[in-house]
Amino acid sequence: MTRTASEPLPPGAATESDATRVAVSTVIFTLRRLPGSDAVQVVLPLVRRTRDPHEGQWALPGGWLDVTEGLDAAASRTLAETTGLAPSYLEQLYAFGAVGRSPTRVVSIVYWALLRADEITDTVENVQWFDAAELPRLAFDHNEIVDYALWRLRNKVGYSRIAHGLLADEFTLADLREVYEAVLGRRLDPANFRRQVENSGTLIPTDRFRTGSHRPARLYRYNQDVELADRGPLDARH
Amino acid sequence: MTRTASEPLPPGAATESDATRVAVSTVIFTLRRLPGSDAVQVVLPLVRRTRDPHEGQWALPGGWLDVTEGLDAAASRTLAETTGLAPSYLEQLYAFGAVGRSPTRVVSIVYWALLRADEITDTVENVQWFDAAELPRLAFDHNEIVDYALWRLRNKVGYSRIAHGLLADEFTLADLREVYEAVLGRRLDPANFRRQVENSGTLIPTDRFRTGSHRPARLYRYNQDVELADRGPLDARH
DNA sequence: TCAAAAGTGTTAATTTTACACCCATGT
DNA sequence: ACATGGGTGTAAAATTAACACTTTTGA
Repeated sequence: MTRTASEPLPPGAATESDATRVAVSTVIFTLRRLPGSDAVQVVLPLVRRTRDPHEGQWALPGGWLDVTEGLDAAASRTLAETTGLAPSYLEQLYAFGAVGRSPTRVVSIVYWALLRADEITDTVENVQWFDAAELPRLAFDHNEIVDYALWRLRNKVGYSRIAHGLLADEFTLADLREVYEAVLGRRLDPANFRRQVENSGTLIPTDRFRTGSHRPARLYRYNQDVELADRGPLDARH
Repeated sequence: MTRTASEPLPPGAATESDATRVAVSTVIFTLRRLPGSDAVQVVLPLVRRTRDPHEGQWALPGGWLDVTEGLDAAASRTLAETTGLAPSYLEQLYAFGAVGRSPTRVVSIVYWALLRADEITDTVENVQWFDAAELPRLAFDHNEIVDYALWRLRNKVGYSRIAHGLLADEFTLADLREVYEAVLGRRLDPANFRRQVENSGTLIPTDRFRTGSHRPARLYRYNQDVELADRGPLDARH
């Protein structure tokens, strides 16, 4: 495929020969309950690199941007190709473009995603899940990227109903509180949590209950009228 | 300059031939007091395009990413080259990469900047200041980009001390309140505003006063210990 | 001395936080 | 019957919001 340079070159412009390669990567978060314990932790899938640079190290799933697709589409495609996952929540995180972050010049558009409990499927070979709190040394600058994505997640959980992106359709208030506790890393008062979320108008109570342990807990659904969170400039916002 | 492709190509990778061109643009905000009135408005500089596509239309200042510079540096350089301005506050906004946003495939890393009153200098030919609330039809998708930047500014003014990025070193509480009022588009109670900002610990009172109108107003400075705002993943955050 | 902005005081309304206590179910 | 998590009630504490009032200057 040849490219025609029909867009003008401003002063100091680059020429066609030094165009930069654009990669797209995604930090995918989900929750996992530890088998023995009742603790829930934030986990994410990483892909083992099979070539240099950083062969053998773990890296974020991703790939190169294709000329025929938008950035969001590239993120969905590359994470599906490398992990087999299809998260329902996907949002752009940041563009990383320091000169020395890779042996060759690469600008990475990084996304972050949330996987609901029911969206967790078997992943491709070479993919492994890691506790977000205890990551090994990753390839490139991916440790800093994950740290930033975690910071965004913790931040956003405070002012949007993004936590719902980690739960199945129906859930109890304890399920939801557990998500907040895992993400924020601290316990929340069940009574106050209930009132806050009830007053927020984001939940619709069903007439179904989850039974099994002790007193049955009412199941809730999302209120589809309320947006999960602002996902960037593409939303209507006015 | 030739490039060696030493980074491996993941499954579905792009080849060197369809590398995407990367542009960097910046939305620069500052405040302007209307001569006759006491109203303050948010204004931004735009550059008239001298070539196709969109020749004659107004566009955000920007240019092509150079292989030898990081994204932040590219934003500083291109906005200086196209406008002559050097804002003190600069933060990445979003990466735009829809396929049809330009005749040729361009991924734009967009920054937004705040210009302090004392940083406003004479600008280059072809640059004109516009009221952010009444923009003409801009080139490419730049109208949506400015809308998003404005939303970010209004949002961020609520939870960070970013408003200081629009003021000179020393300022009165009325100056600061005026910034908030211009950005948020509504009046604030002077008494409550004073207390909130005093309790936030972000201001240091000087022993100087601004005289001239009525009762002299104390001048304040920034508390340099407190960060203006989180500017992205590059800050220390833990 | 008067208008106007600077700055202080006070109180009501709202939200947050802490925690006591009742309810319903499986074991 | 009882332990446990589900769910309600209540009140102190902190924050926000509204507005009356005093102070200090230039004109």
